[in-house]
Amino acid sequence: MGEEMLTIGEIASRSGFAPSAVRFYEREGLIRAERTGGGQRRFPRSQLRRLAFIRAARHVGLTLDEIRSALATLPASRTPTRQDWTRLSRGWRARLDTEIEALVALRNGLDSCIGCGCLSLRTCRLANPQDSAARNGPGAVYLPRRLREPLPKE
Amino acid sequence: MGEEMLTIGEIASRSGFAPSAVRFYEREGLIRAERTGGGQRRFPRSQLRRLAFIRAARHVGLTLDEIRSALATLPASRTPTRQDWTRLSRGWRARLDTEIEALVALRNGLDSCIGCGCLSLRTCRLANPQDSAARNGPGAVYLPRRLREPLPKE
DNA sequence: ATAGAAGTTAAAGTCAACTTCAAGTCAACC
DNA sequence: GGTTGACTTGAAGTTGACTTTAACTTCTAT
Repeated sequence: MGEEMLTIGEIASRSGFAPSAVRFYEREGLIRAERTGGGQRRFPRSQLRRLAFIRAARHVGLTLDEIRSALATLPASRTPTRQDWTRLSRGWRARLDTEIEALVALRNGLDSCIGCGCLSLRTCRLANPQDSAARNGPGAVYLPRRLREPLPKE
Repeated sequence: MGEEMLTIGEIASRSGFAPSAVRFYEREGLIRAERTGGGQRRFPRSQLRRLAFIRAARHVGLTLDEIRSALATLPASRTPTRQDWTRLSRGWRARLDTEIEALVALRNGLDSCIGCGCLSLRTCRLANPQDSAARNGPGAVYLPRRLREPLPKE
């Protein structure tokens, strides 16, 4: 009569996370599991959706802390609706827009830099440390890290 | 009669890196220093330009390994010219373009995702683990990390 | 009843790019 | 020649998001 439950291996392969990651997320309070008499985890299907959210959020660049906070705003009393999930991901667009803008600005700066070949500490935006620390305007150009992420270690 | 040399404190403040970072870069072979009789570092001015290059390259998202490789292609026999530096930074543009493309694709995927609120493991690109691992085409959407970097700890 | 796959834990390891620490040395100036 | 600020080293610590390891237990199928 109980809801159908998933073992850690099942939920791992269905979500695409490594079992160790799933355990880690549980320890971190991002997902939850019940236990069998012998102490093994059994995951309600609802946790699959949380894992999907975690994956999507990680793709957008959120930290686990941010994801935890977002998940904490879901209603505890009822199953989250589509609207709940939609609300959580609404902020992502602005975040992506900001990152894209920053990258485009960086590329434009690079174009002029390649043209002049300067790399001078005084005149080149790319090389200028002051530009990094100070400035809030559109000149404040920071760069994302690497493009490729490892994620599940295929 | 010797070339004017900079102490580590001087080159650090002029380049905007912390002294510890400068030492680290020397250990890693990205820059070089001579030594006084007492063992303290003295940096030729030429190393300032290398540091400027390192800063710019980091801004674009290169790893230290990549930067080291790039610097290794500079001619050892003569002072690098502007063309040398320009050549090194030419590849960056493509890299930035790729990152921007990936981000735009991600944002577009997000738009449709927010619309449908799906987050389904089967249908949503953002949440789909297969999309991450497989696929090389324009669908292979990975995301950069956070926008802000610490760099010198202001 | 038993083999073997799959699960459990805490603790330690990984990676990148540095920073921090402790304990001591050097250089510059008065 | 003495003070003081800047410098030296190797080793360990930091951060985030996990993975790996070792030693052990449970579940499932036969």
